Amino acid sequence: MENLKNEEFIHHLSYDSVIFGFNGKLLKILVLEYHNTGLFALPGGFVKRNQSLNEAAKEGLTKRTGLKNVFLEQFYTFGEMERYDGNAMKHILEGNRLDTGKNRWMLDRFITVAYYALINYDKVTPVPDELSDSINWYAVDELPPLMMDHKEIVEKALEVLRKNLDRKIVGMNLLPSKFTMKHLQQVYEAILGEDLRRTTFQRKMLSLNVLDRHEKLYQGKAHKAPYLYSFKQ
Amino acid sequence: MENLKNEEFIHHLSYDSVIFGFNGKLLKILVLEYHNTGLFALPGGFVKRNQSLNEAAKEGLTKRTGLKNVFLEQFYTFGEMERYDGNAMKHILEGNRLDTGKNRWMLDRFITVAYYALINYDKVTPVPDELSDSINWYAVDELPPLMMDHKEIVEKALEVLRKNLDRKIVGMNLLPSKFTMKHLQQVYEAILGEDLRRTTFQRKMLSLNVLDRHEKLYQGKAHKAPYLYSFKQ
DNA sequence: CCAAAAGTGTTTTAGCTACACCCATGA
DNA sequence: TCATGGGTGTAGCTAAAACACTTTTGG
Repeated sequence: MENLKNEEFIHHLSYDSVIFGFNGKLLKILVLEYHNTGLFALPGGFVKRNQSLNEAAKEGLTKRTGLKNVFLEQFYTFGEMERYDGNAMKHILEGNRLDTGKNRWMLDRFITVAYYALINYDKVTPVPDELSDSINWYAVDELPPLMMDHKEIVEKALEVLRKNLDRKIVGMNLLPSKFTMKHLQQVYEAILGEDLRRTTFQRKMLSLNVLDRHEKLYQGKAHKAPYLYSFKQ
Repeated sequence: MENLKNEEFIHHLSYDSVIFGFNGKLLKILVLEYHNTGLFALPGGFVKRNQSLNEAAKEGLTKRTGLKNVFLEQFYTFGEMERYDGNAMKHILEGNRLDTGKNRWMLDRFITVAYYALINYDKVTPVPDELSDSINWYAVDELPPLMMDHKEIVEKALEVLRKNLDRKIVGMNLLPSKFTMKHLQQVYEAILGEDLRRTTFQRKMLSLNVLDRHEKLYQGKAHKAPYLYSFKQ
């Protein structure tokens, strides 16, 4: 636990990440479970004194997923007094048999900068952090009870993601490099939580002129094989 | 300067506000000039240990403008290492004859949560803070050289404001309670930095069904008198 | 009665939806 | 050849844009 030394981090400030993945059916996020506590939380961490905020979040994401150069964006900074729960953190430290004296700064109030990431579900083997014994994918509408205000953070992340859907090419990060139109539509439907019209969706996507069409995907099914697409450049 | 006591504030964390106003022609923001330094900066401040982040920003806005209940929204948290400039802050403290020993925490690196506000230009008598000898309106495209990364913060604020223009009823906060369609259009044009079509704009605004029409405004000019409008409820 | 600005009716255009039809595929 | 899912043409609808015309005002 030497990397949690008092001096190394900026106090009172943390980051938390809502890491989205798509398993082909459901939109999921990564959730940690802390040792011996039954507490679930978003993956997060602290900012080193000589490290930029965005770098810290990026580094944290890489540690948990092994992925680099993925879509990661800040979306809100949570700083309410109500989010402070010293007992929860004490519980976590004790569950890890850490000295609550030396690590007192971790029991203080924290303001947290929240990020969301979009990653390729299949390319990831999630790695728990030092304080946790597991990290797992959970469908966004079947989350375990999350500690402090983490549920609220997830909800805000979803809201921002939905709001940005029409501006950003979101599928790029959640899908493998080649995918069918149906896959792409499923991602959109999972994010929006509603069904979309097949023909309308296809035409809208094609009209954006951001997709390259490739060979067809033969699935061994008794129907027309769909084209594979990828995002341009 | 007792309200800058070491113990009272969370270290390494600040907020800065881009406070927009509209003088009838130009989109402007409030800029501070620090005592004896020639340094210009956005109005900002620190977060008390027992105060929520949003409350701190709201309180700071009220202090500088006297206004309560105005539109104020967080839009990004700036945490790059490059934004840290201990010399600038030292310069400011010295310009105010403050002990750089006791106030050493203010020379540290800061991560700042940026807000933007929309206020009614005519209802404000801006008040400088303790470290500044003036606070003034500057047109967004005629800003003085701002310290550290404050120019970048203003640019991001403008970007966010433009992106949100179609979703929020922005004019509500920047105009007096009654205004003509032309005034409203001028606000939009000032924010977007481009001209809009008169007829299209009028119809779009009316179709939103958020305006009440009132009496006409006689300006003593040789042309048809425009209606005055206000935002509903 | 003129010029300028404001308001609105009408036409044109573009995008979306619904529906249909055809195509490709493997059983 | 049948059932199934995929791709696209077309007709209809709606909202936005472009254009033009009328109205109001003070000189």
